[in-house]
Amino acid sequence: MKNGLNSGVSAKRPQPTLTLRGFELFKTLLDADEQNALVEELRNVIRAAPLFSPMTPYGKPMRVRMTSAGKYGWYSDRSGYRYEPRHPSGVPWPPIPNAVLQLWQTVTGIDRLPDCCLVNFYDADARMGMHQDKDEADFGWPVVSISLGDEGLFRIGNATRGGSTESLWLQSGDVMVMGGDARLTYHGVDKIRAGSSSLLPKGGRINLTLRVVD
DNA sequence: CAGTACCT
DNA sequence: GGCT
Repeated sequence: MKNGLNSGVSAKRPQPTLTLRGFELFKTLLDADEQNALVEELRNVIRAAPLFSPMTPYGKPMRVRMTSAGKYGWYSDRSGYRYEPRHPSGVPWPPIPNAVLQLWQTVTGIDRLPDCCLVNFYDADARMGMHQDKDEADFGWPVVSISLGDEGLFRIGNATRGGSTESLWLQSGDVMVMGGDARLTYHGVDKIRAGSSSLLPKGGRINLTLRVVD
């Protein structure tokens, strides 16, 4: 078998619905039951490691509320962006739910499992400015992003700030893989479409981001 | 004064 | 580009 790829068992990897600037989108990869099951798992994660709004290095808290699961959690404060082995409360991050790890395997076909599942919760007014994912040790590993709940307008830019951008709406159950050239491409979330999904009783959007950290 | 996962 |  080719190094890093699955063989045997359920080795069939889905085909991306569409590829935009190297970002591979798997549209509605999760059906309604799978989405609901994932939300249930996330309730447990959030119970163990409550959502918080990290401070940015320049003194304003992020609008998105977040927590993590896995060996590391993404964290930010005045001294910068980094991964931490513990929630700000001092407890270790809870384990990454199995269904999430299986999804990573399905979509990447990579043997190595992610160290971090960042859980981002967007309320109707939350946005995420354009940024690169560059706090990891090895940019050779892909990043996987899972959308749940309300639709979000995702914007894709370039390897450096500025220049033209392209946007697409991400819907509940969509999965995106950012690998290769797209791994360091600037991206962000401009808008949440309130009321566009009934998955979360109180509305909002959850994005799970899976990363190999070290 | 460089950085910039924020804000307008 | 402010602001830190």
